Amino acid sequence: LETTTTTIREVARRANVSTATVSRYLAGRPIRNREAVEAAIAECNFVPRRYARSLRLGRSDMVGVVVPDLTNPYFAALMIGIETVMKAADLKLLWVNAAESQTIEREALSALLGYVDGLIIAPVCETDDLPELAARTGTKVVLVDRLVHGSRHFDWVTVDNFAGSHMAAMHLIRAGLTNLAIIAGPLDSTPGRERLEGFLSACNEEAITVHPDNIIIADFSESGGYTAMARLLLTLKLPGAVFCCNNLMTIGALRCINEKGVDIPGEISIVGFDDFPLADVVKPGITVISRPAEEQGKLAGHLMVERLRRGNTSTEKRQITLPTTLVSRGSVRTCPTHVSRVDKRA
Amino acid sequence: LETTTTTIREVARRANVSTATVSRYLAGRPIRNREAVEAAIAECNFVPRRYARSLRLGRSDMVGVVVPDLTNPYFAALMIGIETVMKAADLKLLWVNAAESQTIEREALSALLGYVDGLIIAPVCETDDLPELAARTGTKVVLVDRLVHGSRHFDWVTVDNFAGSHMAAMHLIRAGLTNLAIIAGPLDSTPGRERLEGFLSACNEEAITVHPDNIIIADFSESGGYTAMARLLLTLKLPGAVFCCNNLMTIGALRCINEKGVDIPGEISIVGFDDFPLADVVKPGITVISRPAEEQGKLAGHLMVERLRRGNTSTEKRQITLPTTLVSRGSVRTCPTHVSRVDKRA
DNA sequence: CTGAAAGCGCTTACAG
DNA sequence: CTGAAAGCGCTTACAG
Repeated sequence: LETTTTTIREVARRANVSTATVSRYLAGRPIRNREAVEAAIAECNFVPRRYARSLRLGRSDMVGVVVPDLTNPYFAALMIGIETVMKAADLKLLWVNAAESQTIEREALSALLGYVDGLIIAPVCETDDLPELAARTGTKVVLVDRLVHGSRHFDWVTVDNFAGSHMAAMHLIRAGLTNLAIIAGPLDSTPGRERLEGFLSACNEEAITVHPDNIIIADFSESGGYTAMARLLLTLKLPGAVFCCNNLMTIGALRCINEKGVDIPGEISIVGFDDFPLADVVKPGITVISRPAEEQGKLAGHLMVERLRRGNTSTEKRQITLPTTLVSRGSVRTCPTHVSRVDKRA
Repeated sequence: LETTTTTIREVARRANVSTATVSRYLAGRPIRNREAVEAAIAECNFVPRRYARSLRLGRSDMVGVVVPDLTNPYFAALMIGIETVMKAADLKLLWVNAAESQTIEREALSALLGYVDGLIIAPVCETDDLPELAARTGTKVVLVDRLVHGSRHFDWVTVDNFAGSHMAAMHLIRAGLTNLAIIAGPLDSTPGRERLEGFLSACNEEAITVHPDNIIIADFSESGGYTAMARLLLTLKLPGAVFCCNNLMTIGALRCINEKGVDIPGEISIVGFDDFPLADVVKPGITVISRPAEEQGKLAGHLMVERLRRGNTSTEKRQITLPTTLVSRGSVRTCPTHVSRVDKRA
């Protein structure tokens, strides 16, 4: 396997044409000596170096994507959506996993900065100033899933975390459950904050008090969900229901509940934010707040393509909020007293 | 937010030094007018364009990774491993999802070719010739998880699929189960082929015949596993046990079994290749053949770093095969007659 | 259609 | 330590 470094010049020499002609061939334009050029390219295994092109054109045709947790199936779906759109626009993707750490995210973003034309970011934290720094260097920025203070200056796609969590709480309350608990995410992140707010807001409207011990702030990780659930199970009065603010924490909570032999929904009901594989296969199936993750990724991709390809330089920002839906399975118990009340109505 | 395109030259002008000095500062070397340069950089939000650097240095410091299915948690773990190593070596990653399609993979790989110094590939199919084409252009290639014909010319990291599947079959046979079935992956992929071979080889050694109807070739997807399981459940004699050749197909099979109300392990036992989240939470827990996915990714990353950074130009290839382990949970029934036989021995 | 030539923004041997 | 200058491999207005 030879590894000679062949350039457009070498191809031109072999095909007896100028470098301009080879370049035109590569760009798909018609040339006279097409066959000779093709043969020369094949002969010396020529592949044009993209960075030379980038330098000439002043753009890299690459977009960076920074997500807080690559292993979360929600982000996997988001990535698929983004990738679909980017591929169609012939933009390359640079992925970075921030691992829910602002330090890692900061390093990653600044490392990416000189490489990409645009950046799709799900910021770990709302106080993050990196999106603004990036924008200031001329890099196009689209926020997805999570926002930052000053988000009004950016294109973004989110879901209605508040409404979704409000809906989750109402679902539990309407089922007649009491002594509600919540395993929340970091409150300095958009979904962490909004989901807690939506949940508490519904409780407040329905005149339901949530005991402070039943509000646990965790970290969106599976182990965080496990630990939080273990704490809830140690409280004097077992909560009647728990709302887990993301899928990984739901899985962690389930593992804990499973190990302690607590019965769902007999002893405790559970609703999770974000669907996950097997949510319908575990017994009972887990009721979740679902959202169109892949669609969300596609929209974020489209916003980026508009800025990069369609030359959308409008200062008017496009900001999209997608709705969530409740997927009812078997993890929420309907209390007898409540059932009868419903029955009488029917 | 200004988006002026500032260059090293503009910085040099502002700081009253030469571009060489600015470049040296950026490379971390000591310069006299450090403060002036820092101020100038901050003033005009300067970020060096990496492609100009790449052109000058003749390398992009980017590595492409092509995996057959980004949404598979196994590949997510693999990616985390690769990313960890690449970050430490200051190499950027370009991810591509081949979606188990050779067409998509081919396009992706050729699109990536001019961008990267190296390529880590889990080829969709063993007849793939893209790794060789890539290598011929001087791009460093490391194969991971899956191989191609001619793999002896490459560095690679795989797991012992044959031994793992052999172990799965032996586990079922030793439990006294009969009428075994297998949901296999595509036979033109390395894990698809090797896992079927390992399974059948164990059956053969133990003089167990697998009925042709009980060998179903699927596609490593969840829906493929579902459909395959549905077919197995329609056979005249329900299989005593089924071996699913990857985690997504196991999940699909579980969903099908669950819907049809068939009891695990009472009516059918199940073993899956590759662990997955919730495998220990579903009831019963699913017995799986597990492998060190993140470790595998790290090793693949290391091989690449050696080629790119340590200038390992040896034609001697490093080829690593990792072992698998059986994680026993509750999805395999031990037949009474067999138990007594074992008991007598003890 | 074609080729000669300039230039994209960096880095680095060179001379001081 | 410093600056002037060459050059990495492409693309494209320019003139023919």
